[in-house]
Amino acid sequence: MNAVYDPHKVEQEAQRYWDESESFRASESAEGEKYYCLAMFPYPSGRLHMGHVRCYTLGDVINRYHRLKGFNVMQPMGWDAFGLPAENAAIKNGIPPAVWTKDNIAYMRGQMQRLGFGFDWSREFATCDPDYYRWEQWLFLKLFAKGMVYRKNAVVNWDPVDQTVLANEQVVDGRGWRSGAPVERREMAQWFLKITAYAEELLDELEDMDGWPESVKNMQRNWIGRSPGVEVDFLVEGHSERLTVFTTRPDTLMGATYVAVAAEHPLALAAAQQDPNLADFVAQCKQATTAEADMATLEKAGMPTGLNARHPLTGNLLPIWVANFVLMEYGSGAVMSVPGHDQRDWEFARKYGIEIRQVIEPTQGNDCDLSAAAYTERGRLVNSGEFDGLRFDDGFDAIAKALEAKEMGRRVTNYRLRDWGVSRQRYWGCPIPIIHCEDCGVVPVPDADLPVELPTDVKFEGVRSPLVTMDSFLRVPCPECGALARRETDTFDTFMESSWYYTRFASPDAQSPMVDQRANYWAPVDHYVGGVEHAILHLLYARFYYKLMRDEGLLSSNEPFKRLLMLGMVLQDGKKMSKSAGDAGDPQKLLDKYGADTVRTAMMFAAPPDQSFEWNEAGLEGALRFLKRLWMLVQSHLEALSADSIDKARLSESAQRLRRKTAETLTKADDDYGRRWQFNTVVSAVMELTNAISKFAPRSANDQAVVGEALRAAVLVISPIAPHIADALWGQMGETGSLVDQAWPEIDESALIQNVVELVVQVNGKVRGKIEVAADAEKSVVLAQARVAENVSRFLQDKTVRKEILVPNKLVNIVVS
RNA sequence: GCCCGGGUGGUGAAAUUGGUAGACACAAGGGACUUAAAAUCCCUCGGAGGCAACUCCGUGCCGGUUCGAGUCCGGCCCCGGGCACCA
Repeated sequence: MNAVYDPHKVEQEAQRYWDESESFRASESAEGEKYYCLAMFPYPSGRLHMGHVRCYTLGDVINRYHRLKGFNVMQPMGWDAFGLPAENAAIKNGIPPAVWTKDNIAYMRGQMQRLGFGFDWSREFATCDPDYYRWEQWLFLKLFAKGMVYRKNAVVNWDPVDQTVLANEQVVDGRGWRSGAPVERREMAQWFLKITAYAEELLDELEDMDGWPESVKNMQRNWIGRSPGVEVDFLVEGHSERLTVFTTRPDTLMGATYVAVAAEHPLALAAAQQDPNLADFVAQCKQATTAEADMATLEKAGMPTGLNARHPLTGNLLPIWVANFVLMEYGSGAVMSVPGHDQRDWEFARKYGIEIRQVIEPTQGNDCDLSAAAYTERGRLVNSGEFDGLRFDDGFDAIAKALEAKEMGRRVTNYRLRDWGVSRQRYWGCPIPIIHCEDCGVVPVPDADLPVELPTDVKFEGVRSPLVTMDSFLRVPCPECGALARRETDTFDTFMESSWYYTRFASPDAQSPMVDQRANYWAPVDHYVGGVEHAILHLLYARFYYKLMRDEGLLSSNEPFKRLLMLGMVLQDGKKMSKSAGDAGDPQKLLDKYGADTVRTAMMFAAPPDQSFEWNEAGLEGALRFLKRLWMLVQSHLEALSADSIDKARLSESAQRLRRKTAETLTKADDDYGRRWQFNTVVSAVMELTNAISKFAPRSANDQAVVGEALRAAVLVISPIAPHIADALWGQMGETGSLVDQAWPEIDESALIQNVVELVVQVNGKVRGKIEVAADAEKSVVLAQARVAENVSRFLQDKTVRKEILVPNKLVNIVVS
């Protein structure tokens, strides 16, 4: 008898057993259907926070549940090790990023082990390992050869004082976080991956992804933003180049009264050379960040260029304006403006006194007052010459045709999605395997020279990447002509590493190529768990990358993640926990005080997975109390557990009730674990079961056997959440074999049968009483009983019954007047 | 600004397909045990009235559909996430 629950002893013993018997080592040849269970790997920021604890506990619950259900489960863990915080730490403390990262990994790995997560550590890697990132370079060069990679100018946040590129996060109120200098938009040559070439597939496949939440699929749909429309060409007076704009509303073309271009647009730059005021305005537009949210909330401003564009159908001249809300990155960096039928154009036109022309009228009684607002609904064309009277679809077609006939436009499908800029002007990332030669231009690093290793013995002087001044890295002979050339110093966006790590886990030691056939055994990931903050970028890039690998012949399926569990955030002072917000929410002292099982149980009990919540420690005492109660309950029934099997024919009524509770708990837990992915209610179901066991007073050997059945169920059901205590209790209950190798029990359906059910009786929708009826009673019998039930009959006096509704096993509603 | 979520007792939440609102816990209050404390156990616990039986009100706000709405529809308010260089 172990009178006192000692979590530290129990947890150490269980972890030692799992470790020694390699309980969580996954093999392709093991029995059972494969189940790849993955929680998003962490950035090694230093210490785990409660957001990590939640994510990995949820992953581990799914892992352990599926093991009980007989699957061959693989749950790996690794490190998303490149990124900005390591550089910031290096700048601040002088610790090289490689050292800082390695230390953090060691510490966080220890914390994960302390939490008892059933990971297959034999597959662990960090993305900063050259063995890992060399394959990223390899694939990049394959894509380069295929034309899936290209180079073009793109704007970045430039800190003019620190002479460096800033991440959006490093821009605070339009100023550099270290220098405090106003940030400028600056163009730079950058590498891009053609994700837009896969836009259609990325969009269409969402239809069939039943295992993903509707909200995430919607976010991705909106992000990709497919819009069918028309490209319209405008001839520019005095220029040979045409100005091309995209519109989803060609039906409003006759209402265009001006054209607007981005401040970075060549026409704007050309015009600015003639006009100092315009040059000032263009310069002013550069005093802004690259963040779309900032652009969207900016006060709309513009200035005429003095140039005019010829309307392709009317031949009228339209003034060309520079506007601060037109983005060079999106489309052609120019838009046609129809103030009558676009709210933003309307506001701009009102501000600058540009003509507002109505060319659409409502088809049914809607208000249309262009002096108050733009009319943006679809309607009937007016003031549009030969197109008058047409509705949206016909107007769209007719104007598209007219443009096509004049070779001044064409139908196109545009996407909001932009190509993926993968260059970063940073040190702590995967080097881009390119060499710049004065004679040969851009030259890929030969396969034999991969990986291009990132030098790790670096000193940060100031805030710029050490690579740009490091001759040993920089100076390299051109692979084509042998002349002295310059190595690319940009590194990859860290989303590159996280876009394929889950395939590498399947064959972490593959020597060539990046994954081997084991990837097609484990992939796709069956259950992917992670924070909702990754709903768009990471998940979209990963889907894209998976298709790139498929088209390279490395993978045979189309989508990387079958089922997706999007976690709500663990908030701290109402905001998401992050590295930059500090290390609050460190679980270490909680682990020391309460043990892993209590922390895990409290976390699971706190809220359903998809809900965000503010973490507080109040729940820990309750979780510990529950585990202690469960422990004591088993201790007090140890003899009962060796009792004979249950004689179903001779059960007392209370024993029958307890058996039903046991069966109900197993049914509910199975549903919550397997279908609903809601684990807080599993905890409460087990709490209810243990409460029922406590209240039950066994009077016979048969009763004892019923208690034994209930206790075994309680321990097994809670085991994915609190695995250590469950393991210990399982052993104490005289069961052979470790709990992690057990099978989920068959449910005794006969225990669930109820002869008598309680129904609620409502009168006009208000609860007035309750009745007990035989489960198989006729409707007429139930209704008759309901009408005469205590407290019900008085609400029926002097009333006429209009309707009687019976919901089987639930309620009766009598409608009277 | 745009896209996606969320809002239920003092607190975390439950209510799975439109069918008993508040399960299960935390906190609080009262009691038992104890020399005392801790631990444990028992009771009360949305608001108002009655101080019982019971009744009325109540799921962010306003309106609608329905025999019946926390759940569905329309409009609003507030909070969180994402917006392409935080990961």
